[in-house]
Amino acid sequence: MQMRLHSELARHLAADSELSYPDYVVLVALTADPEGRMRLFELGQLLGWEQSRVSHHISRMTERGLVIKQECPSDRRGAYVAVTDHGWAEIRAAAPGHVDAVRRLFIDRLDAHQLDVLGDVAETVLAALEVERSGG
Amino acid sequence: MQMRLHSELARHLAADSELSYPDYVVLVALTADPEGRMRLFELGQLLGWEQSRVSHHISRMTERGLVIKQECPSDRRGAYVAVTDHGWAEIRAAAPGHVDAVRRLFIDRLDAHQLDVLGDVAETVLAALEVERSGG
DNA sequence: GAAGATTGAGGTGTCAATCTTC
DNA sequence: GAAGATTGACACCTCAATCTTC
Repeated sequence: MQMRLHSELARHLAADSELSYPDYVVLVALTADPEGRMRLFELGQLLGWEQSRVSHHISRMTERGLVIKQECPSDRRGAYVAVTDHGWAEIRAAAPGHVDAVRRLFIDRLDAHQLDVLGDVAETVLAALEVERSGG
Repeated sequence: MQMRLHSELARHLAADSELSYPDYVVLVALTADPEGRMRLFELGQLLGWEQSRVSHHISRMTERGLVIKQECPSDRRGAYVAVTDHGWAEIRAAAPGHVDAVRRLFIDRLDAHQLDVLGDVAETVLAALEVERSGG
């Protein structure tokens, strides 16, 4: 189910914009930030992505003009990623349709109790994964 | 949650065998078949994979000696995929640890009611996806 | 023309190695 | 040495085009 829902949502995104699903979540994270920009490692932590994944993906998005990298004065190792005007335009084009599709295909199909149980399940399993990784 | 669980299960697979997650599901499907082989398009339907994905992946698995392609006498367009001895050895090495991890990280963490709700949710959302795709 | 399968190109994700700065 | 980031190689997935056989 998760796989098919995911493909369908990606299909809608592609129809409304030039964004892939990973592009979309990056732009949502950045545009939600008060400054509209973020360190690369912060973005990675927020999305649960590996360092190199973040780096590769931001490189591709930079080439397409969706985001731009900026130097970080306080830590010369690091860099900021900021949304460009083009990035804003794309996310504004994509967001309504995406939110709509999520409601139509997922949230609106479920009742309050089901959503509640889903939340608990996610919490429980994530906790189990934490234990596993920290050498449980 | 789904993403992190998936990565963790892939990690366990890699530790116990030389199989990726896609390799694993292919071998499970093939070894579950009474004949131990299947037409490519049947495998695709069973796994919900696109044609070219099946073709590409079976090519890679063939190169690594996990499966082998056989001609189909009754339909000269088509081909069978069959598990090799090496494929059997790998799946036997991987399966117990994988089943264990799924229980430890997922099934055993949830109670009967939660599993029940998950089943209903999956059914409901898949039905909504069906409607969407068939032009709802 | 439709169905089963292959191919090539291009985006995506992971791993290991590397580089610079802290 | 550790942290932030990059790179290159390779596996994976999708799309569109193609080929053969039905």
